Amino acid sequence: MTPTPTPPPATPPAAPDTRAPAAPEPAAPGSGDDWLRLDRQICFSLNAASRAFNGVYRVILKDLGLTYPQYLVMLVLWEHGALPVKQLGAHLRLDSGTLSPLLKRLETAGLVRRERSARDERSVEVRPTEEGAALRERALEVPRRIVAATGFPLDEIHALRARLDRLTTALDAAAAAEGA
Amino acid sequence: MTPTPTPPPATPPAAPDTRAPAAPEPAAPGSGDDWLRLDRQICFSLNAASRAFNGVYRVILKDLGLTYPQYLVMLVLWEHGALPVKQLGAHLRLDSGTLSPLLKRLETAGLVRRERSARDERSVEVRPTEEGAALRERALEVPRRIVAATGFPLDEIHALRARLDRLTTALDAAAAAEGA
DNA sequence: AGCCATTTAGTTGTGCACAATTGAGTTGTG
DNA sequence: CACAACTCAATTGTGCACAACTAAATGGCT
Repeated sequence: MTPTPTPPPATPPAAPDTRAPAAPEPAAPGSGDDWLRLDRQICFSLNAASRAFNGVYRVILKDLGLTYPQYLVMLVLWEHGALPVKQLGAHLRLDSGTLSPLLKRLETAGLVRRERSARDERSVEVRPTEEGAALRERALEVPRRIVAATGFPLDEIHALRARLDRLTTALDAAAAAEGA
Repeated sequence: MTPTPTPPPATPPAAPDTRAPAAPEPAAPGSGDDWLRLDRQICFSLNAASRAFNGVYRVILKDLGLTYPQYLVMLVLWEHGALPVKQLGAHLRLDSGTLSPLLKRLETAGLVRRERSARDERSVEVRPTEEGAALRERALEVPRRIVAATGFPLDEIHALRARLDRLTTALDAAAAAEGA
C-alpha cells in the first residue's frame, strides 16, 4: 500500500465508534459483545503498528536494497560477525523455513556468504561479505530516521519496548500452554 | 569465534545533540553503534510481539477454522453486517490485493457471500452467511482467552493500545512524508 | 452525446511466517 | 562397532502483505 496520502478516511484506529445498528445481532450489554469489540481494537492495534513500522522501514531501506527482515538479519551479522543459521534464528526467533530463502537472496545480492562448517557438516555459517560489511556504514543513518519517524522520546520508546517484551514472554508461554 | 563486532566505525556525521541514549549496553556514547543496537532492539520487539500475538491467535482460532486475518475480517463483518470490500479494507488498513484472495477463501469455507452491488457494479458487497453469523457465538470465548494469555490487566491493555495507535499514526505520516 | 479522470475489484509477482517433512550429519548407549 | 535418537538446514505447501497493473463501471465535463 502506498503511503496513504489521504489521512485515515472513515475509521481512525482509536475510534470507538458508536454502535452500528446494522449488526444482525442486537447486543446484550455486558455480554461477549463488548469483548469482541475490545478484541478487535487490541489485536488490530498491534497488527497495524507492526505493519506501519514495516512500511517506514520499507521506505527508508529501499536505498540500501534491503527488506525489513533482511535488515534485521544484517544487524545481527554486523553485531556478531558470523553465525550458523541456527544461532541467527535464535536471535531473531525465526526458523530455517524463513531464513533459508532469505539468506539465499542475501547471498545472491552479494551481501553474505554461506558455507558448511568444517567442524559440523550439518551447520551452515553465515558471514557478511566485504560488500555486506560496507553496507553497515550506510545503515548508520537508519535508526535515527526511524526514531524521528515515531516522534517518541527515547525514554518512552524504551518503556514501550519493555512492555512489548513482557507481552511477548507472556504470550509465548501462553501459546505453549494452549498448545499442550 | 571472536564475537567482537567489527571495529568501531567513523563517528556519525551529525550528532543530534539530544540527550545521550540511556541504552542498557555500554558502548562508545554517541556512536552509530548504539543506534544500530537500539534499533535492533526496538524494531525486533514490536515484530516479535506481533508474531507472538499471532501465534496465540493461531492456536485459539484453530478450533474455529480461522486464521488471524480472517478472524479480523469476521469481527468487522459481525459488527457491521455487510460491507463493500473497500470499506472492509478501510477498517483493517488492507487493500484488495490482500482481501480478494482472503475473502475467496472465506467464501469457499461458506462463511461469507460476495455479490456485486446493484447500485454500483464496481463494488462487491461482503456479508456473513448463516454459518458465518453462527460462528460468532463460538468466537465469544476468544477475547477473554487472549486477554488472559497476555497476563495484563485491562487498563494496561488500553494504555498499550493507545500508545500503539499513536505510534501508528505518527509512522503513517512519516512514511507518507518520506515517500514524497 | 462523447470523452476522460476516478473509483473499485481483481490479478500477478515478490517476499515473509510458519507447520510439516526430508535427509544428511552427529552423538549417546549398549 | 552398531544403531537409535537427536540436530541442523533445506524444502514444500499454505496463507498474508504489498506494489504494480488490468479491466470494468461511474460521474463530471464540455
